[in-house]
Amino acid sequence: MSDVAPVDHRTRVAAVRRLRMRGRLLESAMIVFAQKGIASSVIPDVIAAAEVSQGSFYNYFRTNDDLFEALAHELSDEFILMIESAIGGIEEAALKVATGMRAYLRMATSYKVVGQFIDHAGLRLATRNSPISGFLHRDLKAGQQSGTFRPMPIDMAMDLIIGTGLMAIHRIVTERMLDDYPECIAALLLQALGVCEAEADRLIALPLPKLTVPEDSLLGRAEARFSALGRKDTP
Amino acid sequence: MSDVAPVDHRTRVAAVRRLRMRGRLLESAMIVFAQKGIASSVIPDVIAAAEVSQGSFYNYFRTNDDLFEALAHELSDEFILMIESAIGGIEEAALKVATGMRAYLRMATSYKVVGQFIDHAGLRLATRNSPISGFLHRDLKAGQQSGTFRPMPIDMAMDLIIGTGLMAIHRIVTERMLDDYPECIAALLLQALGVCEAEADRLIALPLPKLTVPEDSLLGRAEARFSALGRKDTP
Amino acid sequence: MSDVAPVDHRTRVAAVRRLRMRGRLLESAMIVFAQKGIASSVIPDVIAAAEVSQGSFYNYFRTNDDLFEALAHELSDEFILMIESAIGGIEEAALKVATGMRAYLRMATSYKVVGQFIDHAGLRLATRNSPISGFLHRDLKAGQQSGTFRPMPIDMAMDLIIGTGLMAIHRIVTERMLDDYPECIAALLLQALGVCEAEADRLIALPLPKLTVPEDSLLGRAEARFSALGRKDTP
Amino acid sequence: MSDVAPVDHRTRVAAVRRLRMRGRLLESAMIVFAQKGIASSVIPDVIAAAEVSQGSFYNYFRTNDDLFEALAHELSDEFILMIESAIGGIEEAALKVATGMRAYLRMATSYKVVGQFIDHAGLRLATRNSPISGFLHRDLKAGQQSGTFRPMPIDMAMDLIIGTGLMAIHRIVTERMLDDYPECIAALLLQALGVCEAEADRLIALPLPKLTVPEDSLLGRAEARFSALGRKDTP
DNA sequence: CATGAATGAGGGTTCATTCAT
DNA sequence: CATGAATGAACCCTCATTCAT
Repeated sequence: MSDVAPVDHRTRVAAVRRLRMRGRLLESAMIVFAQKGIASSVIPDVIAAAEVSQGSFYNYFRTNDDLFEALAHELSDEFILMIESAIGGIEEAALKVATGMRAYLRMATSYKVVGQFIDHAGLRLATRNSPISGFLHRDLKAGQQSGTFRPMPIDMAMDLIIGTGLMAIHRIVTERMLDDYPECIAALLLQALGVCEAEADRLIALPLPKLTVPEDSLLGRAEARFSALGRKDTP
Repeated sequence: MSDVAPVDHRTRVAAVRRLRMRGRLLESAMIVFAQKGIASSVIPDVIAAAEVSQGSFYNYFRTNDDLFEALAHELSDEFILMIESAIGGIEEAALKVATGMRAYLRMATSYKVVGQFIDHAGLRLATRNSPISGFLHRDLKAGQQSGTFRPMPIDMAMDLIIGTGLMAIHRIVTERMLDDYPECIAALLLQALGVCEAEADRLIALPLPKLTVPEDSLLGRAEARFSALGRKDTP
Repeated sequence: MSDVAPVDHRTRVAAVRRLRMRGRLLESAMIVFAQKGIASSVIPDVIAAAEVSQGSFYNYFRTNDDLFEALAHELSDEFILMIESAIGGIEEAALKVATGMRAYLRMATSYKVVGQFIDHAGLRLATRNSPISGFLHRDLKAGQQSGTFRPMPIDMAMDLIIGTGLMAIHRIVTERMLDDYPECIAALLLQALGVCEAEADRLIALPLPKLTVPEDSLLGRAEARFSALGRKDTP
Repeated sequence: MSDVAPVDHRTRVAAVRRLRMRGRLLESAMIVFAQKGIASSVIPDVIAAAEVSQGSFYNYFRTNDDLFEALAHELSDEFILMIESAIGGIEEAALKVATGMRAYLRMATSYKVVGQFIDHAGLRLATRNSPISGFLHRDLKAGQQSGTFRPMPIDMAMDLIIGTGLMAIHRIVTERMLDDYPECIAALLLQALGVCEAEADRLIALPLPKLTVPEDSLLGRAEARFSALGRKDTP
């Protein structure tokens, strides 16, 4: 209608394209990180996986680290959404922690990209101020105050949980574990926190809310492409 | 004084020199891995640190990974010797595990190279068939059979301990922890294994056998050079 | 109020906008050339300095050289206007040459963009058929015919003057020269042309007509922005 | 004879090879700078001209500028040797300056590489502390003290001479000048310094010592290859 | 005409590896 | 075996240029 309309329109279209491109790159980056690890030179592979020109890549990310940071951030957001949606309604701290850990490990089990990515990223994801740590911290504190968990320094409880969690994902990714491995780990951790065995067994036996990754999320698209790859590799 | 004597002598001298050279390269590799991580290109730095020609390097190691494997193997041997010498005389499984973990974390605290190297290597050191796992496995089993530890799958107990141990080293290296952090972690792990709090507290309060790194060991030489570097950097 | 009026109007407005845009780009180019030299890649900086999109740039100039040529041409025009306005009323050839050189060097002294641009462009500005050479040629010839200047090939006299002039600007830009440096150079050149010392000293002591750069000229706007930049850099 | 002999030998051989390689690169650099100027990306061309791998280049020089500096330094040395050998025996300052300038311009005339290189390098060669400036400074001072040259600030005399010299080389390289152009320029400069016309004409008429570039010098080899190129281009 | 995302050629640099001495 | 010059593949990154909107 007015003179500015086309400008607005152009701006919007451009912004949408930018977001799509960025998403495509992040997707590809996740796949490549999962395959090759976060160490080596990843940019050429990401470019190839995204079927994009070199120049385009540098319109969005500048370095390997920059890419990794962006991806970690984005993933963290999606992860929190998913896990919180699984444990958000739960009142009891112990159940929250157990269910959260089970959800976390189940995700890494069913979504290979996720598992391999976390395995490769390892301690680089274990920054104390990551948002996921925040939730854990909160739940541990609540559990201690209610007397469910034995008193202990919360930071150390977090080291225990996060360390064991990463190790568990490593196992899941590199070996073939039993189906109830996530539940066993969760039970073990509950007991480490002071919950008695019977109660721990009861809490991990409760049904796990279904975790679904939205198909148009970063994670969903990455997993779809990743598992397609696997099928191609071994036809 | 026959003709073969000098040949033997020469051969022996050559073998000694080979070993010394190899040692120098491994030392340097450890320092470089501790500084730069195991990801990046490391060979030029190792060559520089060892003050050796490029060509010589390839007489001993062929790839980055080859170097890392050799180093991990060598270190593992020295580590086992040291930790076993610290806990070899102990009878009781719980005390063995606690003391082993304390020794492990203390090493990473006082020997910066060790800590940083382990932190960077991360899960790559956590292979289930590593010799150090063997000892741990043995002690855990003993503890369970004697009823000291609660029954649980030993593999999972190991995930718990190794995962938490790596996480703890990460904390030690990247943050400044309290002096009794190793003891707290050890106590926490004992409780996770089923030892009651009072007993755990008692076990970790026992004096820790002195851990000394032989000056002419790989670890000893690497640490000496590494700390000398630090002093040069901030004079 | 016919139908064509608005079309004309639109056309005119568009033409004005085109000129303004072109001016903005040339301004920015001058600043960037002054800062970075004419060698390196300049287009991204010009685009940034002009706050214009990449695409727009190519609606006005096609290559680095194209831009430089256009700028040199435009500047040459403004320069001639200014210097001629300073020496236009002068009759005597020696005074014309001396005053022209003084004006030229003074400009490069007070207007940093100009000085730095000329310094960077160097011999690329010294084409024998540049319009400024024309004036110089004319004045030298007149001076020789009137017997003020010693007979000598005019081309060589021009080499002498232009070469020395560029060298002098280089000094002015890269070192901090005395205030009367332009006058000294002018006197030196007069003597080189055959004027006696006393006369040379007299001619360069005469007051220099004020040189003012119109605020809305290419040069004026460039200098304004350039000096503003300098102030921002060292606040 | 002894054990160290082979090591010494190897060292010596390696050093010789290094020097030869460096020479080859500098030669090629000179040719490329002469052809393409010092502005643009030159390293790939130098590599091609030297028929050397990319990696090798970086074993000797790091950046464009590094290469240019090294070349300018090396050339300066050779130049000084040649020009001083031409004017070393001369007592009189005016003759020294005139002969030096003639030699300089003749060199640029007969050796195309030299001329084009200087033309492209332009003011970048005109640093006041270059060794060649030192000689000029010395001769100008001597000439003033002996009363041959009119008193004037020596720095300005140098600006005059160097500026005019660079301009003259620009003419020589870009246009086809008369054979006695170097002499005319020299005479002009002498007069500018205060020498009377008759004396100037006498001084520049004296025979010029023959300037020969040693065949195995940087300059000699570069010129040989450069002129060979020219013959190939226009067969 | 203005915009700015996309492109790909090409320059700059590092590094693992080889090989003559 | 030690040495270190030479190599070329591969990576990192920038820039001129195009083109759909």
